[in-house]
Amino acid sequence: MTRIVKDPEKRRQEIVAAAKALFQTKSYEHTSMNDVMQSLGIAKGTIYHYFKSKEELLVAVTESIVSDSLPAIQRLVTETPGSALDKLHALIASTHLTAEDGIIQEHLRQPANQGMHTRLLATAFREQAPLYAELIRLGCDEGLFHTEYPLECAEFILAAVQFLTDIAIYPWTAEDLGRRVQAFPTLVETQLQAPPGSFAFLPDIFENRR
Amino acid sequence: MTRIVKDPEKRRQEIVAAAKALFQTKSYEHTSMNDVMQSLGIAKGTIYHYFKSKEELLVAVTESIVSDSLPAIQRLVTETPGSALDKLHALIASTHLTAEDGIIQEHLRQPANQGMHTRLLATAFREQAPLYAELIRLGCDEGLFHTEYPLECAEFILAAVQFLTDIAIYPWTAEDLGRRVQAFPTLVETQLQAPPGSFAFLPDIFENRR
DNA sequence: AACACGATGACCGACCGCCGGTCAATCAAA
DNA sequence: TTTGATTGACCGGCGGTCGGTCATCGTGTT
Repeated sequence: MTRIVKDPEKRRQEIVAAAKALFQTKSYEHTSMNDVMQSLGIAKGTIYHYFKSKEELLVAVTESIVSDSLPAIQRLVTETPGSALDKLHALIASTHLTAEDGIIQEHLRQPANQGMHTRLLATAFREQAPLYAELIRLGCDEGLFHTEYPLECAEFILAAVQFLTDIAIYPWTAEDLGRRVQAFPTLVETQLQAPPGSFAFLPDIFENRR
Repeated sequence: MTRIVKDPEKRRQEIVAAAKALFQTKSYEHTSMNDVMQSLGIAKGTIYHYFKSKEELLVAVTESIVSDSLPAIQRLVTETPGSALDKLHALIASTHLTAEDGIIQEHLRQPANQGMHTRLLATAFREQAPLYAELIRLGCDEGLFHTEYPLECAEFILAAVQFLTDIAIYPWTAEDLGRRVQAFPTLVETQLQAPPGSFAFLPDIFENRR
């Protein structure tokens, strides 16, 4: 077959892009390296020239998804007017959408996809926690919140909420979810020592995510 | 080969036990159905007669691990004397050991067996959260803690702590871990509205888990 | 009471398609 | 001529299937 040589950087990005599309539509586990290679019209060896395993390709894909969505999130924070709480509200409302590249695939909700999903969450989490921490710090300056550990507090809340509402991690029942979402405002307000009602908007956001 | 027929219930338990041993020593991903079948001296079809997929076998194994360890935990709670806080202390100190069947395998820490690890965590979490909730409720009665949502509060804290300290979920750095563990006492005390210092014992426990 | 006889379903293991991964050969570009 | 990007036939092993075997046992017959 006629051989097409490309700039390695471009080729690498092509592979990541193709794999990303497939992983998001078919899930990581159900996408074979053959699928990736065929969707690009290249040989299997070429992929393995750039990534030494399927798992390494997964890491590259998740990092790509997360880092692509970060600038948009940062812009959102700086451009949303109002108090730290207003910015937090906007950030929370937008997070899930951006974290998964604009589309929440049904496949991502299936337990089959754990490998990619957990990794994606943890990676997104790692990059986004500092943003939340900054807003919490701002809220403390405004006298709205009170905490000695803004970053750890952000991590604490984000981790809990993610773990307890993500049915790709565990098939929680509708009762579990409803019960938790109802408690979240109070729990978060307690953790941040924020005025009662500050986070009353949380249930609405989770309602819209169904 | 000579055919050995056993009570289906016994056979099923044998398979789960064998799979459990292998999953814990070699990890789920690195254990093949051939391994399981050979360790029992039975045919592959027999396993598939009882479990329709490898994943279904995993579910059975995790449920077995968790439900086996539950009675011991419950006994611990009722037998530990003192306040709700004392009981909580004992419970937290013992949790990890029991949850993974007495042995924390190095393999369980490797990202390779996410599938089993996350499922194990979530299953254990589901069964154990009510226990913690009961202690929190008790603490509220004693006037030590204050919360409207004992169960959700327990879930919140457990989920956060688990997610943020488990390096099988994500390869957190030593800095991340140290930073978080240091913040945990204050965060948990805030969440439960407990007196400062109540949970000062937390860092010690995490130190011993290395 | 002893036996013969289906029916049941636990059990077997050869077999399948496919998967992730390898590598010697090839060829475009510098 | 050298370099390294690219190829694709090939491999061992995986999860899973399936036609078939045989131990067990309830039931009807003697």
